[in-house]
Amino acid sequence: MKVLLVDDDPTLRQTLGIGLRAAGHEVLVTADGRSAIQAAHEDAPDVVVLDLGLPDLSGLDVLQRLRASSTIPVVVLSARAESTEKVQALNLGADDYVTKPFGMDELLARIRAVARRAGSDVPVIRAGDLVIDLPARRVARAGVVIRLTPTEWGLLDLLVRTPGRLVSQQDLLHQVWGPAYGRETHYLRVYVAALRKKLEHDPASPRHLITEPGMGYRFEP
Amino acid sequence: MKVLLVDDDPTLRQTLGIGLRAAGHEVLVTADGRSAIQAAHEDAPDVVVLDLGLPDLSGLDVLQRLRASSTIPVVVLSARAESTEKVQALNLGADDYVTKPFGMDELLARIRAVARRAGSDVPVIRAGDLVIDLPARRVARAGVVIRLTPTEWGLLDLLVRTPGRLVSQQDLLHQVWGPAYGRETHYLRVYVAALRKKLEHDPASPRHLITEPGMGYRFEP
DNA sequence: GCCGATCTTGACGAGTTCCTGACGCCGGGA
DNA sequence: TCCCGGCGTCAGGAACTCGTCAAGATCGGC
Repeated sequence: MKVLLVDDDPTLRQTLGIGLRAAGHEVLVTADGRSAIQAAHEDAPDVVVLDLGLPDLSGLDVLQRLRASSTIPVVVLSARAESTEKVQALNLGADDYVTKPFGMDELLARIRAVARRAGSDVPVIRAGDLVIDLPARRVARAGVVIRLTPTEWGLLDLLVRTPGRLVSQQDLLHQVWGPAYGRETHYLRVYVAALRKKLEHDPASPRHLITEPGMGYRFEP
Repeated sequence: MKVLLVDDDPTLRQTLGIGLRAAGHEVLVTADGRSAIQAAHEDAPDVVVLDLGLPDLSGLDVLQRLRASSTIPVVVLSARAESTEKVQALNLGADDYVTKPFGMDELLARIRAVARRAGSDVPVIRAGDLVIDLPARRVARAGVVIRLTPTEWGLLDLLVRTPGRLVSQQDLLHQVWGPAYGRETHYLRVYVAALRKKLEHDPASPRHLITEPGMGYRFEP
């Protein structure tokens, strides 16, 4: 597994690097946030191990920027056990949070757990000539990337996560628009229409985004 | 899996929510008992995680009301390890009881266990060449998907949930059309006929949707 | 503060679903 | 034999749902 290690402390960098390699991982190392973000994009690691408290950007900043453009699993290291920082980190999308001091065993276990979860999803769905990459938030039809608005994504995401299964109108409204919405089925009609226009060959007779009258919608692979 | 999280502590709500989402669950959150009960009905979660000690209703009350109308698995969280409360909760129908402080891993494991137990109930029913997938809202006969209207679904759903057992006309009317309906047995005749037409080989001599004259109907697998 | 993209809202036609009444069949009892 | 209650069937019209288009409101970036 390819691990990107981001830490400004040379000693720790070395220690962790050795431990990770000993466990059979391929290790990339950077010492600051800027190069970390760059490396995360260019080298496509499987996991990022991120130490908070870097020289140029705060670790939380790095995390935020990472999350803005990718869903690579991130394990955060920190010297503080404070709950606020921990919650902040998890809020920004960290997948796990490890407090120093920690044993190499623990870190390895967390990395394994986090990577397993990320891999076990259903990252890319193929349906006909559609390719839907949920983590990357990309859809392509016949190789051409299609732009979706945030709401369109919310809807498609929800439907695609349970292929072939009906999702009720209420569920869709609650999840995409919020718990206060439950009767505004009009929204669904408008946005399903928009999705069909972008994704279906013949929006008038859809093959993937199927209506179940009176009940909801389903995504058919 | 869809998890309904009921907790009045915002911090805990956030932390648990993140943990649950990280584990791949879809998370619905409510902060009080009233909305919890509502959400449990409207959103049909797979599991409810219920913290005792809510502002408006006691957690045990919520549990009781939930159980009055549904069999959704419930995992109870509590700060107390007292045996009496634990026994009370389990008596009221809680499926598991977790004492604070607990690890995310533990909670996830319990949720999984509880949902597995409940899920082994009636996910997909096979009867002859019929395949009825209740959660996905799909029926197929001899491999061909059959479209049902919402009312037809309501009826079939109810009958199929207790295979081989008689369901009275009143029960059917109450559950599908509402508590105000009880004498309109005509509806049943029309819709049972429609179901037979779609599901039975020979609608005139049904093998699955059986009439019990004067009593009700029965689904025979 | 402006401009473009996105989201909301309204109106209407087409199609489906639901309700309702009428009728026929069957078996049991008078 | 006739009557009667319960069930199955059919068909028409009312009511609802969905898809569509377009115009206004709102949001966000520059």
